[in-house]
Amino acid sequence: MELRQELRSRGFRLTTQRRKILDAVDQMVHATPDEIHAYLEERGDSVNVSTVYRTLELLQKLGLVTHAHLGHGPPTYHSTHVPEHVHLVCRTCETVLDAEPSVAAGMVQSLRADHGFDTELSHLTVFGTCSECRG
Amino acid sequence: MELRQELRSRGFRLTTQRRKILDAVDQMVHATPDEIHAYLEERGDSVNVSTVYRTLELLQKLGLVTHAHLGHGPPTYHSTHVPEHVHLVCRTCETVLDAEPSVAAGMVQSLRADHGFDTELSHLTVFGTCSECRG
DNA sequence: CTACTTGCAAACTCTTTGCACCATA
DNA sequence: TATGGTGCAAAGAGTTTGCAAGTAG
Repeated sequence: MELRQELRSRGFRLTTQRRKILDAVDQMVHATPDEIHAYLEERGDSVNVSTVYRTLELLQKLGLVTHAHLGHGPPTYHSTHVPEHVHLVCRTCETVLDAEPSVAAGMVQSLRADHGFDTELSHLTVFGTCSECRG
Repeated sequence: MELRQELRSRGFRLTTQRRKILDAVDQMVHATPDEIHAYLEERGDSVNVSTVYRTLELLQKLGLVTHAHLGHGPPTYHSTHVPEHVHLVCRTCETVLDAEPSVAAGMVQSLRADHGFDTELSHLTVFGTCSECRG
C-alpha cells in the first residue's frame, strides 16, 4: 500500500483516520475539508475535523493529494491519482468543469519564456461563464 | 466624477467612506479588505471594516472594482482602471507578478471552442514557481 | 513502552448581520 | 426630512492550536 510506505519512510504512522481520509479524497474527486468530514460522518466513519485538516496537510506534503482554489470558499482537494486537469468555474451557476491540461500549453510556454515562471497546472482555476449560462 | 454618477444613476449616495475606499483600491493596486481597512486607518481616514466589505461589494456591482483569488486568504481587489492582467502567484515566496492577458489568448480560444466557456481574464490566477525560486 | 496521533475545546481569522444613530440629497 | 448609509457589537463560517488521553510500532 502506497500510503503506508510514504508514511513509514518519513517516520509517520499509518492510522485508521489517515486511511479513511485518503480513501474519501480518492472517491470524492473534488472535496473541501468540510465535505470530506461530512462524507465520513455519513458513513459512520466519524473523524474529527481537526484531524481532517491535519491529515490533508500531511497527505499534501507526501504528494498524495493536491488542492486548488475554486472560488471564495475553502480549498478543494483531489487525489494525485486522478489525471492532472484544469478547473473551469462558472461564476454564474458555480458549476465546476474539468479541461485537459493541453488547453493551457501555450500559456505555460509563454510564462516560462517571458517570465521564467513555472506553472503548476493542477492548481489552475479558470473563472468565467459556461456555455449553459451564456445562453 | 465617475463614482458619483455610477452611484446616483442607481439610487445610491456618494459618501465620504465610499470615496475613500475607492481611492484606496486605486492606489493600492492589489489589496484585501483587511489591507484596505488598515491602509485607511493608518492615514487617519478610519472606516469601519463592515463598511469596507459592504462598499467593495457595491463597487464591484457597479463595475468599478473586481477581485481575484490569490491563494488561501481573502480575495484581492483592484480597480478596473488598472489595465486587465493575469496574476502569477509563486507558491514558494508568495510573490504576485502580473502578466499581459495575451499570454492566455490560446487558452481562452481553446476553452471557447472546445467547451463553450467564456473566460474572465481579470479573474485568472496562475500558481507556480517564479524564476527566483526555481534557482 | 514510547513517541506519534487523535479528539476536544478554545482561540482565531475573515465576513456577515441587526439595529440605533447619522448624513446625503 | 426621508431614506439610505455607517458604526458597533454580536454572530457565524472555516481553520488552527494546546493539551490530555489513546494507539501504532
